[in-house]
Amino acid sequence: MDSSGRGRAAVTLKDLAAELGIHVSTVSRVLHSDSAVARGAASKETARKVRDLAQLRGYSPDPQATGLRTRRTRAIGVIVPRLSDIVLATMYEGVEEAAAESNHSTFVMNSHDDLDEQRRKAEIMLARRVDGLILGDVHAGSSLVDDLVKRHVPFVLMNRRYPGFPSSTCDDTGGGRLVADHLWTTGHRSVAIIAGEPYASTGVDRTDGFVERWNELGGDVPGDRILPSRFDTEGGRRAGDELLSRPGEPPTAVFAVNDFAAIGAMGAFRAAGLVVGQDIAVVGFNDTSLAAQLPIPLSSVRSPMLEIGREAVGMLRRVMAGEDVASVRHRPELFVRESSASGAVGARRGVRVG
Amino acid sequence: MDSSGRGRAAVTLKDLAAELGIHVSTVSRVLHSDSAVARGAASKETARKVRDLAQLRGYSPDPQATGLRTRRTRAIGVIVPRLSDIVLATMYEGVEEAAAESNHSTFVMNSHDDLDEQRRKAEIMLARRVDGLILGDVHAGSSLVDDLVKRHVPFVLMNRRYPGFPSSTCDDTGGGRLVADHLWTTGHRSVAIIAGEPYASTGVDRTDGFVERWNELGGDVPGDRILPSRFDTEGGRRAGDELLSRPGEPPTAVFAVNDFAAIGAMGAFRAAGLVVGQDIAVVGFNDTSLAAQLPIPLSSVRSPMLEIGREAVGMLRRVMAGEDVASVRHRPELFVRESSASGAVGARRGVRVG
DNA sequence: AACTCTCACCCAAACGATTGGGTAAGGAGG
DNA sequence: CCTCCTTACCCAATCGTTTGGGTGAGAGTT
Repeated sequence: MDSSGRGRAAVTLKDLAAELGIHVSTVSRVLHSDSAVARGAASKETARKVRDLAQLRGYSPDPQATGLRTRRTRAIGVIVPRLSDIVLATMYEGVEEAAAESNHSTFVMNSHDDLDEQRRKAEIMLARRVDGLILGDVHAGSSLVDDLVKRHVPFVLMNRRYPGFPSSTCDDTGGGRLVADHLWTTGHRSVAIIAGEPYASTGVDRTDGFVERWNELGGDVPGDRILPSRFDTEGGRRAGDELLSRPGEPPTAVFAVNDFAAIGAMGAFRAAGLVVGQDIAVVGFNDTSLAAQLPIPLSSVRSPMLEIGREAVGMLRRVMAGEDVASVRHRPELFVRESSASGAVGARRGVRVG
Repeated sequence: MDSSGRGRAAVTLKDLAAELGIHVSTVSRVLHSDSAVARGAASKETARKVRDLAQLRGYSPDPQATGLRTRRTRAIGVIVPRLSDIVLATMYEGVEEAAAESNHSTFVMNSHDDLDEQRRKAEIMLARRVDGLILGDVHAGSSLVDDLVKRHVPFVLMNRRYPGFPSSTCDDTGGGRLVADHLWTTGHRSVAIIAGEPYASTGVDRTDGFVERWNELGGDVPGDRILPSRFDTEGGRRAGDELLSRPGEPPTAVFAVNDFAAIGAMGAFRAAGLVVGQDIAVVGFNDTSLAAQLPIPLSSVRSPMLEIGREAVGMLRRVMAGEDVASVRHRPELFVRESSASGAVGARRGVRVG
């Protein structure tokens, strides 16, 4: 692993000090040399010897001891709805990367979008004495954030936003608007939205953005064409089935606020004999790696998930440093693919574009 | 959060002791009451008062201090190729659950299946003084495991196995055999395997199991019909394209050792005008939540991912306790869906079943 | 020659919990 | 009355680092 063959126990400052015949505090200060603590710690010569020996013996400071003394762990806690959701997992990859760069470690836990579990997991993290928290699962109206503020716990939000607290998210409203523009210009006038869970700002904002823009363009999205749903394929499937089961013509285009819901909806449509991309357009959100590779490639709004995760860490570091930080909304980008390829639907149903 | 409104600093044993007018060691022993350390620590009456006060003040032991003294962190490190792979993410959910139940916390890191990164991440975990390691990304022939043994680091493998070391995996060979049986009995005789990365036992074992059983049944899988691939949709797509680009008839059935690769392959087949489930059968592996919900539902071998993760924790705990533990291979189960619905291919190409 | 600086270190007290070893008071047994 | 055992505690060292505050030797200043 490293040059040293340390057998059982880790080497300590004391070991190094003893071997060099100097005091442990001197060793400590030398190995801190970057910070101001290193004042007049030691002569150049001694410093070199200390560093060489530390290297040779494979010294690495004991984080328990350091933490005990300094009251900080260099650990940050991350709570997400579920890591098996590729979106959150990808954001977490960004978090891990950025945290590692600033020498922090991360604990992740799944809350399964359950309010009790969120609190429980936060409590566990705090018992672990993390320096700060990144919440990827905040619910609209949750009181957890207020409690954290009262307890002076540094934290930031990720993925979902919550007015009044710093968050690193996608510009979901903007993303919804992109989809509205796309579907409108390709000739659609009858649309539906698979809107996700009402407690998640992601789904709500994407829906609002779409509706807002759609109205600006002169369109209308009837209330019953906005279907709440779970964020997984199952949820999309159900919403898709529900849409088709209604009397009257189904919409010519469907915007699902999440790729997985979109895939589920595609399944429902196909089962009903509709060809996605021809009989009905489908657009998803997040542009997960799957979207482009599906048998019928899925149009999707790409959200910079890795960047959102990285930014969350940067923001948290500033919060921990006592700064005031503003929320960041990352710019989304629409990728049009076969599932909503232009014109097809309009042509079949007689609505031609521009 | 909890009953107490602790403002800034956490309450310590010393605080409790001072408030009750007894010695901190007495408090410590009382709060340990389960273990033998609690000997004749205190009278029933005192013990009750201690526990009540601890509860009231929201005492929670400082893990740094405890760790410093006891030399154990109750933290375990988990290294996976990437959490954005739903398979590993799900296993990690099992790990987190089981770890929480035994009062352990987990650090996860992504190694991106890179040998250097594996070592680096392991090193970071050890610097954090984790009590043990769960490796979900072991490579065939990697020397990392040997080094860990030399350094007396307790660890177990998950997801992938490595002969000679305890692992919690799916019975991948058995899973491959299930697929062979299924495709053979539905009349296929010309098959191909999208085999995954050669350094991962998962892909290798699934392939070997398939070939082994196929041969037993009297079939033959030509070497050039076994295509290595990445484990993602992209990898499956490429392998699918490659298969179709070859001269001669394509196979009537394809076994991809991973659902994502299977989805990629389905994309390739569809792009070439083949209807999956009619012109060509596809079977995946892992039965991720996506498989059943795809527009063309994918046949897949379900591996008990959560259970594999939970088991890994159980095994690690035993390893940490100094026991010898044997590897566990969890039983897989085949779910047949439209992508390889029986008969269709055989009928079209004139090979009837039974 | 008396002084003030640096320099290059050392000292020791924390941080919070654990744990082997006291010990004083009270009761039982002989 | 003396000894021994419980009971119910207390004492103090220890884990590995950090960090405010010495200190003694030599150089430089006046």
